[in-house]
Amino acid sequence: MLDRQRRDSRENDARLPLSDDASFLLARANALSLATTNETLGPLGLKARSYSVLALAASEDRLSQRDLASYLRLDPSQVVALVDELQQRGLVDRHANPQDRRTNVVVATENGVALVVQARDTLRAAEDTLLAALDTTERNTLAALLRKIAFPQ
Amino acid sequence: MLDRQRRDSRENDARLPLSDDASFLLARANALSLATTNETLGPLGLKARSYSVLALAASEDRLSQRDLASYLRLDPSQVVALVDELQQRGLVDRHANPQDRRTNVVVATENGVALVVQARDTLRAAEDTLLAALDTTERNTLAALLRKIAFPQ
DNA sequence: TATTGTTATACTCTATAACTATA
DNA sequence: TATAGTTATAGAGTATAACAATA
Repeated sequence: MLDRQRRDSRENDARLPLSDDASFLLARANALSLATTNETLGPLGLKARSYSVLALAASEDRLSQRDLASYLRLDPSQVVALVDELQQRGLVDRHANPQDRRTNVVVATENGVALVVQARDTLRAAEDTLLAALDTTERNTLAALLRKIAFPQ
Repeated sequence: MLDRQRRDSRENDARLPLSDDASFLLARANALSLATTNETLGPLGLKARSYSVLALAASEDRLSQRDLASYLRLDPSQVVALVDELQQRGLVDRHANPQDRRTNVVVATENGVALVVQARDTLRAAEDTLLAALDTTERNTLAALLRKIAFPQ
């Protein structure tokens, strides 16, 4: 084991193996991000998952559950449970789609939109903490690079 | 629901809500990364988790299970199970630490080191696919920015 | 008293297959 | 035949608390 002095100086920086590994860095950054996101959303009765669904339901686009699943990289069966819960709380509705009666369009209610707005504001503060070490230019660069990876082609 | 033409053109790009959200982009990029990492490591009998532990055990540093837990952001009890499995396969050993007899130093065996080397090589190819949209400079920039988030201070 | 490793347990998340209704 | 939503279920991952050994 590292003695205390060395451990304290190395545990939180990146000179160990793996630290050049984009996959590892993504995993660790995401773990930190997810933890603070869920903490932030807790008081509103939301988590990262349910917030994402609600945010997409509040968008202009009329997205089906299948659309939500592929965009959020979830199995369609998980989307069922998420939409169920949000619907029971009166935050979203399932609208019929005359063009294809197999599908449900998921749409945020007035209450749902209000909650998303509130959640988005508190998340901005949390994200500001997460990205504290980056200036504005770096934040934009990071988002652009991540977008290329998250949405290939 | 989006009609087919609009959906096909938007599902895989980033013009929907959330797409400016660093937390969401991190989550989606990490999901893609984790999926390909686990696929790549499957034939070697490893996953992202067990590979991480093995890679750290193969490093010069003599890390305790507690060190592994905090570096990988895992609960110490999860590290027990991971080390158990790797030890049963003869890939790592738990060494006694005379300076603090409460701790186990986790060290890769000769076989463990050989497997890590093999895994690292196949992972390089996988990471190359994940980061296909980025040139070398962008890859270095991304790693540097992620490191600042993953290891604050 | 505090910390390391461990065990047990419950909870959440994830992956899979099968079913129905519609296309 | 193929797809959207749904249900059920099993497996993986995560979080928590408690305990013995050691500091």
